Amino acid sequence: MTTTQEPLIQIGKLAKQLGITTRTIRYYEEIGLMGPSKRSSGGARSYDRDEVLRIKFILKLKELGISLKEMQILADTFDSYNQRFDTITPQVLEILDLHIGKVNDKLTNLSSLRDDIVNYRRRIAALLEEQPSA
Amino acid sequence: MTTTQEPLIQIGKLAKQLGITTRTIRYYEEIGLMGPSKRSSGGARSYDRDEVLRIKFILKLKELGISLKEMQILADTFDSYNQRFDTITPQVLEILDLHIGKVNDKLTNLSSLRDDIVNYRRRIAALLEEQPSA
DNA sequence: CGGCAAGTTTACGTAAAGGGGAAGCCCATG
DNA sequence: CATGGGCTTCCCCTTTACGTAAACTTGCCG
Ligand SMILES: [Zn+2]
Ligand SMILES: [Zn+2]
Ligand SMILES: [Zn+2]
Ligand SMILES: [Zn+2]
Repeated sequence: MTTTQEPLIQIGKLAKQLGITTRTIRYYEEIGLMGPSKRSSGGARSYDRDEVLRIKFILKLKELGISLKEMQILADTFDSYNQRFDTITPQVLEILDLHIGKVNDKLTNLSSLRDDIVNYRRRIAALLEEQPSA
Repeated sequence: MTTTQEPLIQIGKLAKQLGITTRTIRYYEEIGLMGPSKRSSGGARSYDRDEVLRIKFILKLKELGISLKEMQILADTFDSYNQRFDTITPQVLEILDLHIGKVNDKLTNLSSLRDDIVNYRRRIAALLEEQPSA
C-alpha cells in the first residue's frame, strides 16, 4: 500500500504486459492471493506498483512449481503475522528449500534414468553387432 | 509378451505390491498405456512379469514428472515402430533430455530466487540493526 | 445519439489423474 | 448352501488453474 498519488494501471494493460489474461488476475484476487484491488468510480480494477510486484512475485513462484495453495498458506501466515519481516521470510525459505530439494532429487533421478537407458541401448547395440542373426 | 508359462499376478496383489490402487492400473489400461491384459476364465485381469515391469516403468516416469499423455505418445511411436529398439530409444531420450533441461532450469531459478531472498533478508536485518528507530 | 472496446459479475466448462461407490459375477470355505 | 472376498463394469465426484460465454456497465469517439 503506497499512499502517494502514483500511476495506476488497468487490468487489461497489466495482463497484456505480464503475458497473462485478466481472468488470471481476477482469479488470484478471487482466491485471496491478491486482496481486493482499488476500483475506479465505474468499478474497474486498477493496480499500483506494489500490487504489480506482488503479481509478478506470484508468477515467479508459480513458474518455479509452487502451487497457488502453497502461496495462499504463505500469504495467510504473512497476514496473520502482520508483515513481520523476520517471521515471514523463514517460511518462504522453508517452502523454497523444500521445493529445491524436490527438484534436485528429480534432476538426479532423471539423469540416472537417462544413463540407464543410454547404457541399455549401448549393450543391445553391441549384441546386435556381434551376432547379426534372426 | 512372454509365451512360456510364467507366474501371473492378479490386479489386487499387484496394486498392493506397487503401492497404488487397482483403479490406477485399470486407468492405465483404459487410456491405452497398458494394452488389454490377459483375463482369467472369470474375467479377472492378470499380469506377467513384463507387464509388471511396464507398469513399474510408467510409475518411474510419472514420478519424474513425465505426464501420462507424453507416455502415450511414446507408447504410440513404440507400437507403430513395432518395437524396433533403435528407433524407440532416441524418442525416450529426447523426451527425457527435454525434461532434464526443464528441471535443471527450474533448479537454477529456484536457487537464485532463494539467494535473492536470503540477501534481501540480510539487507533488511542490517538496516534494522543500524537504526532501531520507529 | 449510436456504437464499440474494455470493464464487470455469475456461472458453467475443461483437462489430468485418478477416487469411490453401486450393482453384479466368480469362487473358495465353513 | 450361504457368505465373504475379490473381481468386473458403469458412472459420477474431486482438485487445480484457469477458459469461456452471457448479460450488463462505462468510457469515449465521431
Ligand atoms: Zn499500494
Ligand atoms: Zn509444493
Ligand atoms: Zn508377456
Ligand atoms: Zn513434459
